[in-house]
Amino acid sequence: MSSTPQKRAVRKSPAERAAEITEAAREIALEAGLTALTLRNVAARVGVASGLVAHYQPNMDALVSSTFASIVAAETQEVAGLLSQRPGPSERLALLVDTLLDNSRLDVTAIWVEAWTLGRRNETLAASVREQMDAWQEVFQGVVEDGNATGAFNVSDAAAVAWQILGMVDGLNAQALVRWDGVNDRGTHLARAVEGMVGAAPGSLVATPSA
Amino acid sequence: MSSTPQKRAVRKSPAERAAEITEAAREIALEAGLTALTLRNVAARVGVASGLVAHYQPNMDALVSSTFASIVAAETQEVAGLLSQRPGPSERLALLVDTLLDNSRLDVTAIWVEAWTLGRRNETLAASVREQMDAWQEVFQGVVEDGNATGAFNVSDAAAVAWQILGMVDGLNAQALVRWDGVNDRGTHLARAVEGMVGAAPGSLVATPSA
DNA sequence: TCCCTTGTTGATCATACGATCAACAATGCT
DNA sequence: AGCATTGTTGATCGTATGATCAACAAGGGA
Repeated sequence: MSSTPQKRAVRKSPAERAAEITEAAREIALEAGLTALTLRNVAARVGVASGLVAHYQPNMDALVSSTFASIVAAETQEVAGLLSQRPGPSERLALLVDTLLDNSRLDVTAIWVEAWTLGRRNETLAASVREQMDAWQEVFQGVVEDGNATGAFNVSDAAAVAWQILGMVDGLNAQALVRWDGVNDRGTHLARAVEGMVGAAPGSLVATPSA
Repeated sequence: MSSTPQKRAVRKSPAERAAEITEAAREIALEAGLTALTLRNVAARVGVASGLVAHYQPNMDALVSSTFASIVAAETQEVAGLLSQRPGPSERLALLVDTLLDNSRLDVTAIWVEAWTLGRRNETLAASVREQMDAWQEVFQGVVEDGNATGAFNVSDAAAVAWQILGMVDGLNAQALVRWDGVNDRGTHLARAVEGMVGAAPGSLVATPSA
């Protein structure tokens, strides 16, 4: 019956241990939120004394901030990767909207929402949040500008419209966090809204089934 | 030099004291967020011992929840009141969108965002959040349905579209909380997006200057 | 005036947090 | 084998939280 006798943790290289800690932090954040990132919580998951976590991090604010950045940046890059496989701006924007509303990333959404609030008392995190929002906005702006060049869209201020679409997506996802029922065809409705904003032909942003 | 000598608080009727406490909670929440609603914090603002606050509340989760509901419901009713003064659905929807994006209610937005996260660990609050979201959705749905009847809009699922607009507004407000710069004409862009969703004539939702 | 009702106090408990650091022990070099 | 390096421990401090409750005192009724 040696459940978790807590022997002494095996000695590891700093790089390896640091990786374990950041990975544990990532898992905890996705499961229970950034608020659950405490010294003792992370230490317990790694199987290590709390002091060791503190040893590898300047302070907890930094770990919260870097964990947020890590999780969110991974998502951005993943979706951006999917985008590049699509032929034109309309298809890309349709995929973007559709993918971000498929509810498969609610854990990440929860972290976004939490970060917006936590950033109020954690300046390091606030900086990360702004940085990651900029990254997302760039993705949207790129697609909008492509559409402008192609003639598929007609937008005078691509940057502003990109911010706008991002905000809408965030809001709808945050909503799904609390109220996931009662709303059907979110993708279709949002597509119609975005069509209105970018001046695309009605129906041109309805997600194509495949290919 | 009697800064705050903390004499004994004057004896008041339960109703009066309870009102003081909820009012203090309201002020604290608007200034520093729901997280700042602690026994000692509220007690200090009222000028009373911490135990008294506890005496008037079953627990802090309840105070947080009722404070959230109070603040948010007041906003809903205020805006709904403005709405009723407008002649038609288009004007009402335009006012709604414009008013909610005027950045004069960022403190309330901050509370919304915080509640979305806090509801994860405060079931009472979570229930309040759902309730207040429903209230907002009803306001939007009413306007959309009016527009459908008038012929100004053309929406098959008014409830879904109402949720959608609400989500967009929330998202854009949350965004303004973190990044208020770089985005111009939010109202105009959103109006265009909403026109697309409700099938209104382009430009029909641009906020009219006055009257 | 006495005294009982009741609003109020504030010390106290249990818990949780971040941070610190002297002591410990595993590892690899000489 | 001996030893210095360094990864690791865990007790400890200061702070903060919600909750509890015996003791206190203000006010009004008798």
